[in-house]
Amino acid sequence: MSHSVERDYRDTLHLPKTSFPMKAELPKREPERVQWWKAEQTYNRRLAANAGSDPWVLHDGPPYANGELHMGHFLNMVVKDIFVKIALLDGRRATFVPGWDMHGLPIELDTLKHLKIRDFHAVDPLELRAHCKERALYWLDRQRSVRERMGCFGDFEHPYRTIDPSFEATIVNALADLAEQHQLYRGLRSTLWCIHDETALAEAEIEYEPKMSPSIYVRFPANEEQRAALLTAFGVDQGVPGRASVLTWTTTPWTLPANVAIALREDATYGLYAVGEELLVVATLLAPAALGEDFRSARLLARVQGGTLDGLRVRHPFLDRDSAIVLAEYVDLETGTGAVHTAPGHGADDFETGVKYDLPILNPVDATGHFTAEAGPYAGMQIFEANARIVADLAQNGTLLRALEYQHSYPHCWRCHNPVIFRATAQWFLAMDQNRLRARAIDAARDVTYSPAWGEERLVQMLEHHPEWCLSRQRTWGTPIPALRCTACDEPFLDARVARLTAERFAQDGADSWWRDPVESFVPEGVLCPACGGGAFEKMRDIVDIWFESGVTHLAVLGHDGLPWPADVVLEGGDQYRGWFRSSIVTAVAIRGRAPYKHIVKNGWVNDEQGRPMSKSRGTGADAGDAMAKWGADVLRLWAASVEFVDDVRFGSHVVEQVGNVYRNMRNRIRFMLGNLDDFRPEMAVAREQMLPLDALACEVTDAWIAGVYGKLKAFALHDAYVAFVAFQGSDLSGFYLDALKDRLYTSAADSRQRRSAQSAIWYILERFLVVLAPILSFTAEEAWQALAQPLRGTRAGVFDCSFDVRSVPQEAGAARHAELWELLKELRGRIAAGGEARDFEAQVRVRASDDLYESLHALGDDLRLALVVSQVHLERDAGLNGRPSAGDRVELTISRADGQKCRRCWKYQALGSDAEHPSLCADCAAVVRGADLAARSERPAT
RNA sequence: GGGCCAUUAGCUCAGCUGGUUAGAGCGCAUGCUUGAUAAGCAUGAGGUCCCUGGUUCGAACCCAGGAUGGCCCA
Repeated sequence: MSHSVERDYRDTLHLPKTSFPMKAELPKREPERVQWWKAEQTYNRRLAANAGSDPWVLHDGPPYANGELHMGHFLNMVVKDIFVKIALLDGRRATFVPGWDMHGLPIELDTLKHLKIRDFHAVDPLELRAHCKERALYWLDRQRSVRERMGCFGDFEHPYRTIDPSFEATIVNALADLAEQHQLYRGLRSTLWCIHDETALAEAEIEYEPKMSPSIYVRFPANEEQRAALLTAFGVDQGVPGRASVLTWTTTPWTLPANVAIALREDATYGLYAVGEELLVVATLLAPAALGEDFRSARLLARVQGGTLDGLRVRHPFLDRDSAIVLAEYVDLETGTGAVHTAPGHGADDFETGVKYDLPILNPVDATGHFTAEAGPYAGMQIFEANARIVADLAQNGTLLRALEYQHSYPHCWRCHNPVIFRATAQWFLAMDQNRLRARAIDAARDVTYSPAWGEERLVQMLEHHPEWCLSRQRTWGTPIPALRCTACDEPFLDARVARLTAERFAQDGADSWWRDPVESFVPEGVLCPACGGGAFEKMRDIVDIWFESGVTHLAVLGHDGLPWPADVVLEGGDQYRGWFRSSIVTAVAIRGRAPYKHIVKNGWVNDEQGRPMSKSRGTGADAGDAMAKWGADVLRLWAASVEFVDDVRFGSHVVEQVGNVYRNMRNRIRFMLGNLDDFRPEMAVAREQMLPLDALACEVTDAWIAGVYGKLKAFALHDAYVAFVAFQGSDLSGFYLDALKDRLYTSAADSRQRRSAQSAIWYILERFLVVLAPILSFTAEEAWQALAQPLRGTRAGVFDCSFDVRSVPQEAGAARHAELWELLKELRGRIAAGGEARDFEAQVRVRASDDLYESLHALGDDLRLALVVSQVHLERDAGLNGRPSAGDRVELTISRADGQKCRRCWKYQALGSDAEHPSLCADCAAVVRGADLAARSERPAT
């Protein structure tokens, strides 16, 4: 052994040592951890361990099984997962059953595109369905693996799927329930219709896009008799010369063949204008715009309120029939002429008016958008192509006043992006006001809690405006509506008994059986045509709206297999107030009489870094799988917690890099704690009462902190929890406690009380820190847990086998004093580190404290010096500081250079050379090096 | 065009029922450390609290109008 003063004592220190790497390499390690969790049955094991407790269920709103998952999905799915894990670690029976929405037009269209098939009528339905199923399952598998890659826990082996026979049976049983309650009816409706996809569309399947349309002003001429009535109504002398017309405006010339009326507004003023050789009726407010250049020369002969003209008639511009003048509230006075061309077969408002005035509902357009024979000269023409021809004909016969082009936003099919039309067809409807369904749904919505709170008004509003729900679709990829048509009288009907039997059949054989099996196998004994009493039927071929399918997931998933109904929480994007939140509550109230969830949490939209929507065309369409391959799931999970997920959030490389820095900080602090526990074992643990003062204080501070974070997690305040994490590990642990502890950890004898006490506290803190971190940083928390020595892990094989350890924090004055002391020490430490000539071990500090603080500081013993990270502390009582408001003001510091010389081993300044064999060491270090124990040191007063 | 939501430092966010010089973390700059080292510690700079009016002794906060962005619709 060398006795040289040059000896380096580094090898006698206990420096951190751990297998937990500084470099995370998340993209590489995380997929392995996913497999490990699966192999370990981590989720199932924890669920089983919680089996005795109350259930808590977050019900998964099903993503659509088509396309790749993006960061919007990531945010939604990860926040769900965080909620579920919080409940699991809180000991709740938190079953999570993920699900997928797998029927529907998008998949059918995608499949047809894939098969290069233009006309779906040309394919055998069963064959097409088989292809659709294959495709939907392909996407489910893909999305499932990405979702698992995120670190999400749940029953991914048995997700619910809307294509499962049992699910299809649930759908049909729901229809049976509704049929029994007379909640369903078949009605003629002016329905949004896609002529490309040949199906009715729901409101939710519409997107508004700019479209160029013709803008034409059309005369509806009065014949002699009608002219006389018109002039009388205006109070104008019959001798006034010129033919008379009502001027209308439209952007859809192709709907003119279906025109049966002109709607005016009752309270608007209409003028009779003499324009050149003719008389025109137009709203006075709109006359300047409608008449254009002619307005200057026009003479206003008379004016009346619209109501005066109600019931008059004029001629159709090119068909041999009249058009009635009617009144309607929706007539606006901002565009057009104030006289609205009305075709009840081609518009929702028009339809209402048609019903009100008992007008014929003409529908001269077939499913593919071609005119039928009813359209006379235009029969066979495609409607949009017919526009030009109609305009030309109007010009020809003199009814066209002016024709322009007009850019407006127009409804388009959400999938094929072609313009849609209104078309009157017979459809199955869910009656929103039958049995007071709407009102009851609103009442039910009032009993739900919402985050954010304004969600309540939003959902109620959506229910108030819920139109009659068109449930039928004329497509192939879906669940059949078990309706029959009497072969004798053509009467269509939906019988609950048929629906029940059909549900049974579907549960057995799947919905394909509807296409495959004879009608008899779906009709129980005794079912007869409600119209003619006939007993021979054919199956109808409509399928059910997929919003209805996803609207009954609560019936399919909850309320059995040990799951409660309703769900405790649902969490979806804000678009679902109109979508799934609404469809679910409507079916639930209709069938079960109350809301299917207790709490609606909404997550925001994920926009790019400029706050614009993500879009692939702009190159900011962030694919979730790609993002995880680049940054790792945990950094992105931390991002999800760092943003206010309830609001719209921004995502991009800058934001991720920022949170990546925070991640690295946390990871290193965990690594440091792990490194200092390398040689620590449970049997070496020092009980809290036996710990050195600073360690006991740190544990107490941790208890209070855990209690606070627990409250934030339980309240789903993830961002608040994130801030708490960052502050605690940065300012309390790394910046203060752990930094101060290094002296004891490194230089004290391995088995000394000083060191074991410190390690005991670190173990206590780390364990709790990892557990509260686990719902968010699942991968890293687990990795750290596995890096702990096995005896420390004990029976808890994984971090998800742990539970939150929430201790009731004593409320008495003592606890507050301890918290205050902790903050004071941090502040004093900062004051010393901040400046002056001497700092750290080069410094000694004279501490003058008020009476109360003197007692607290004195009780710390040598830990006061440790906490301040200096070589010597001289503590004095100074009554002159008593009574100052803040603790910081009741302490004054005088910093100067430390006495003595720098010990070669512990770097503190002290008297050296007491041990002749180690002349460059202080007495403590010399003793440690000699293997002696130093139990006495901490008992020394701090003076 | 309508309803709802958001707007505080470069970024992510705090700012309770209006009350002295608006805070934190990250980033940035500077210094220290080199026994957490592709780490650690400290200090500092950085804000017309979206704008314009109003209420008030006093407004980031309350009221009105507007701007920008988002969601849902027409």
